[in-house]
Amino acid sequence: MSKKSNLPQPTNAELEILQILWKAGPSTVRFVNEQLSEQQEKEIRYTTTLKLMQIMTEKKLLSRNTDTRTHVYLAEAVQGDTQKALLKKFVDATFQGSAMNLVMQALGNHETSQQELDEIKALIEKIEKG
Amino acid sequence: MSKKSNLPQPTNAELEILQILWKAGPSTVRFVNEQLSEQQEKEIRYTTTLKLMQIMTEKKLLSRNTDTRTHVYLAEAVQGDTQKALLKKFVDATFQGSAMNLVMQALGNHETSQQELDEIKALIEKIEKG
DNA sequence: AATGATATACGAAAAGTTTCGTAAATGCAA
DNA sequence: TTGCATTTACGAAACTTTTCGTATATCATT
Repeated sequence: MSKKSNLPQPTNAELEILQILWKAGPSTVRFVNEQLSEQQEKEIRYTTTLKLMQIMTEKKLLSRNTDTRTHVYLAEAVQGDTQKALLKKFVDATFQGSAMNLVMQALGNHETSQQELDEIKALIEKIEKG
Repeated sequence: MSKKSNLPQPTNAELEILQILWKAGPSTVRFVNEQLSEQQEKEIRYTTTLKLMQIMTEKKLLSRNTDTRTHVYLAEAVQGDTQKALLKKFVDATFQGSAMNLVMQALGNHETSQQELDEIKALIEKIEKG
């Protein structure tokens, strides 16, 4: 059985930082700040990123190694769990809780490749059997 | 060809009001306020709802008929378009733009009935043919 | 017409989120 | 060791969103 994480949901700015850490692994504030600035195509002050990551550490969304002067941050929030929680909230708010409605909308409005469709079909079969 | 609506995206509180209007059709502030209070299981001040709906009218998310003293509000934002826009933003922020990832997550984590699965399969077939 | 209930208008407080500036500490290089 | 660059700490400004209180208008009833 999986333990409940019970972490608070990240805000938008926090989620962006999580995405970077999920992708790159443990990183310094400077690195995260550079990634962010690159993504948004505008400079973000170093201390802005620092402050956010400190807040996130307080919330336990991140942890950090302070052995060296330059702290190294690690995502404590698990990507899958976080996505799942945010998705539920989003579905409730936007599709009145119907994941079905959302899926139809998602499939209908995005370019979906044949391979992706195959994957979905495979998943459906798995669900039908299981 | 469908005209671009170009409406601002609703905030969370605004979205809740839209949901009520989409479902119930043109309504008064009082009605919307009662629905909201019921949903959240706590009283929401009448003027809070009023203020929000006035702001939304200014943003063109709603329009209103002021012929009678009690104004009647109508959702101008179209449900499908709004959901689509919010979904895109959400997918970008949470699933790095991959609707596929989201669909897999949505199907995997929710109870999905056989009928719903059939609908999805039908949709996929339609996409594959079209 | 006076009273009371209910409506709108609207500024501003309250709450939440994001950004920034300054101070103090630390490490490195001359 | 002195000076410079970089880091962390942290309060607070700047914004956004949500909630509320007060003033005023309107309608129905008496």
